[in-house]
Amino acid sequence: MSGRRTYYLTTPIYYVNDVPHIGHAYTTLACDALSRFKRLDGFDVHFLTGTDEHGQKVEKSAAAAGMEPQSFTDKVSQNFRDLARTMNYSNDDFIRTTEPRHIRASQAIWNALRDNGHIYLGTYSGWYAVRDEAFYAESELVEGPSGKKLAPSGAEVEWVEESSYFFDLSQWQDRLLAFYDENPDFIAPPSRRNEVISFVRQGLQDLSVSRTSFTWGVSVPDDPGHVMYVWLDALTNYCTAVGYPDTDSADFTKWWPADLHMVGKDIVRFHAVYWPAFLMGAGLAPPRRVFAHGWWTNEGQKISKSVGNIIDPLDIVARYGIDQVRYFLLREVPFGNDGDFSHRAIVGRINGDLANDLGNLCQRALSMIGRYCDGVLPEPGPYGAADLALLGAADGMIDELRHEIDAQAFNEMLDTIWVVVRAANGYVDHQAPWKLQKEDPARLKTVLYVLAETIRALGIVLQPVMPDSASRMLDQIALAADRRSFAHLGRAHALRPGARFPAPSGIFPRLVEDEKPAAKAKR
RNA sequence: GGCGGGGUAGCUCAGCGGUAGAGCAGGGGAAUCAUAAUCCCUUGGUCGGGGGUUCAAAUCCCUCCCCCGCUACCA
Repeated sequence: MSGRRTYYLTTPIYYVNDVPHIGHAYTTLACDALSRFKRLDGFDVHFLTGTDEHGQKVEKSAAAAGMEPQSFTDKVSQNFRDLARTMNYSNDDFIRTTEPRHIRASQAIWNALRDNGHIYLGTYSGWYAVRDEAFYAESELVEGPSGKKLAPSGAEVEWVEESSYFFDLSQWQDRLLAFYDENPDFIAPPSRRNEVISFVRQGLQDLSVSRTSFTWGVSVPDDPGHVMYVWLDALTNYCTAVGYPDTDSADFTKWWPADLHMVGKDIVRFHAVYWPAFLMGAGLAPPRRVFAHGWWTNEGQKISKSVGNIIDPLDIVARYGIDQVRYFLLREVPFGNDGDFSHRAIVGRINGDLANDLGNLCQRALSMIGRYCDGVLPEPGPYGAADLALLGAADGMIDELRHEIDAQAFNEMLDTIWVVVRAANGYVDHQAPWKLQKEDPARLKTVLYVLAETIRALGIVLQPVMPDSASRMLDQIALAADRRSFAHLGRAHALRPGARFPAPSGIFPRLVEDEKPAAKAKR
């Protein structure tokens, strides 16, 4: 309401042991588009991503590579920073859980939880699979070929008994349920919310939050034989990055609680159950919202390491183009649902939506301004119904887009924009500027001006999803860099007639497949 | 098993009490400014099956069938 509006959003921190894949790219992309949207809409945004670098698996991988864990993570976390550059992410910070600021914050949150009586020392025992970094129930185990017990994943398990600190999660059931009840938008989409609530209703067990079986982690304060359990450490990054434990600091008071934690559907529980409990236990406010998106399949097949069909974001960006990939991922599937990445589908989007609809719209309109007006934006005459309808649609998109972005409905957002793209193409056909050029030069000017204005609106609202391409669109109508925010949408900031446009060039090329022999022969 | 989500045009999905919709794909036409792009018209569905409530149901209730998710400490 008053003063600046802020928006703090986060991706999960990615486990450095992983090679970046489309899932990582997707989560961060969604945050990036959201961040760019909010910035353009006048918000002060803090967009955080980073890497999770602790745990037994990292410790072992480092040892296997003959490296110290720290230098190992220095190396592999670079993969994720490279991904951020390739995907054109605009994150404001990149946090690593091995940074001193994070060690400090993690220990502080531990102390807060302990001081508030939520942590106690006990014993944890169970079947543990090192490879999975997970405990399994007896009932889940299967007999391996050599008589060894195996986890459902096939990993070998061993019986482990260790001293462990526990978080009193069992005490939080009612408070969590009340919290969900009071904050109906806390978990999205609704199907995930239902899952979480039913999970909590089943009753909660205390949570083991420390380990003694490895050392690569944050030491438990006053008991250095223990390291903090990976999730407590990891989740805390969201607070670390905004200044915790300095809760009175300008940063912390400005950004906390986070507006949105974007996560994959596999880790909702940690974010929607444990994390709010940890925070409330430490005397901190829970985040406002957790959105769990779906997963991608590859040409209809489930993606898995063993099948070897992992999609490398770098590959598809090299093949299709960065903005094409960004557009496809956000446009193709209702955000929250699973989606299928197929060559056929992305080519359809690239050629149908981008090249034919949007790219061609720009090209035809701008080349007419070039040809009929010597590249100078003409002065419009009085507007008629068709002009007002198109301008109204272009100027009016933003209200709808705001609702859609706040619901993380990226696909609907793009659909809303495309309604205007199609309307603009229809306007061109109906107005037939090529006829006006001969019959009604005054009217021609108005029509071309209206089209330039429509392109301006489209370019502005497309910046969050396709930053480079949208920027090129706006360059082609000579729009100054400081006139590209959402505040500039509408008649008040309309283009000034007389502006000289550069010669247009295609922004969204068609992706031409190799011609089939039959098609060749036909020609 | 329990809880939840879903089964609507060839495909992907929206609609969730008032005469079946969008995009793509298919068919026909117009136009020629443009990336052979665009625009207009159009084929196509007994809204998973059955029963019920209602003046009226894709939309509410019951039941059955099928698909998916969750059912604890794995990024």
